Amino acid sequence: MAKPILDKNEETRFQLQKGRMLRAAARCFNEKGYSGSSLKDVARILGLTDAALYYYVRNKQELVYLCYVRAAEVARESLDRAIAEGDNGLDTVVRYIRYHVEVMVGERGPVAIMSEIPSLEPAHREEILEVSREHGARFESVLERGVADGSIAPCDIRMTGNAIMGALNWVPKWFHGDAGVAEKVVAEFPRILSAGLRPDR
Amino acid sequence: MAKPILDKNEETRFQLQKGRMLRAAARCFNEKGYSGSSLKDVARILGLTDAALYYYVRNKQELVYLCYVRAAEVARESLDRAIAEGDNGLDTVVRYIRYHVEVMVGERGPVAIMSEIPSLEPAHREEILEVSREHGARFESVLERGVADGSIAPCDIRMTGNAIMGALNWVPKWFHGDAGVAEKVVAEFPRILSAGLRPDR
DNA sequence: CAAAAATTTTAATCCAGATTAAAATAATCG
DNA sequence: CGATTATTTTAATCTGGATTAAAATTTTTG
Repeated sequence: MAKPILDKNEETRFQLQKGRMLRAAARCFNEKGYSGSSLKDVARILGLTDAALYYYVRNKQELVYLCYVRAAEVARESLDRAIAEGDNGLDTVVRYIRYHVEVMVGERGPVAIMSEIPSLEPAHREEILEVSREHGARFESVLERGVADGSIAPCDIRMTGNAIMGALNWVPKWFHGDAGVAEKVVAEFPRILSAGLRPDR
Repeated sequence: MAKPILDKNEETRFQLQKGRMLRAAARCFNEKGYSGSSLKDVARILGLTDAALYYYVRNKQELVYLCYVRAAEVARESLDRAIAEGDNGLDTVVRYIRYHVEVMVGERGPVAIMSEIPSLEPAHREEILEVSREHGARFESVLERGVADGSIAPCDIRMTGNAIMGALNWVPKWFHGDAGVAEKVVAEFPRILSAGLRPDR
């Protein structure tokens, strides 16, 4: 057993609690909406007082912002992994869908739905929008690769991307932690959402 | 002055203005989020003062509620029409997708994304949830019909429904009135979202 | 263990935006 | 036309939840 020399490297209490807070906030925002979620609601989940959250975050907007940063990271990592492991365009798409869904319904979830980007403060808003744009562009380039390598039938890249992303982005809207449902969505979504891409018919 | 008073046309000035208000509100809520949209924002679009809105609506929650009622009507009518005209399950699904998208990107749009259901007052919330549930169930029964009549390959009905509805529900998130885009989404979405359902392969 | 640092709570304040009442204007009607 | 009704504005108030400062508590450190 390698002795954990990583004392300094392990997650600090602060980081842990902050992570918990972000997950609680994402859950609240997804289930009750942004305006419907008071900081007290978020704090209650953690067994804390609303004022305690200000130790971790400057204000409510920053809390939303950080939720969105997490959501963007999750999406990006899934796409990274899919691109690294995918054999061709279609395979990469299927993997991305699976990885992304897996994360959303799994341990690291819930992931916040980005419905309140415009109420972020300008700098944060621009950052999130830029990251989203980039993610969309990367996904579209995977679709293009698929068309180029013949694994995906020619199609309107933009619309196809919008359709797939929309279905994915909506998942947190109806998924609320049921393990049986989690299994199903991971099993079904990749096929359902990619079936329309196949050139063979 | 002597404006044509079309008594036969049931639509009163009041109803017209209220309709305009609901479309303005839907646009605001979709683009700026619920909390990001003040009544002043909505009123400005109409060239009115925020207080004027209270002539049409009891409060902000009721404004959201009415937006959602409109959204639900649009969805229901599209499905009604698809069911009436569809030859079989798959054809009905394709039609529903087309009709629903047509309406969302067309004249009657924008349609509000239902992200704030939980902050409605209880009676309204229950009503909207019930209507949504029913719509989902109706759509799923169309899918089931398709499986029964052989036009749709056997699949997980619930997940398939979630995927298609998610992609549809997300449309107002990225569609902001561009006519060229409107054409594309109407042309592409029905195929993209239904291709995965076909049994032949 | 005591002292310092980290975390949380208590108890206020603050404030943007919702809401309201009364007054003003515009439309319609007899 | 004037009178009545419909619509909008002006000018306030109201309010719930965000925010803050200081105090209390818990955790860490040496």
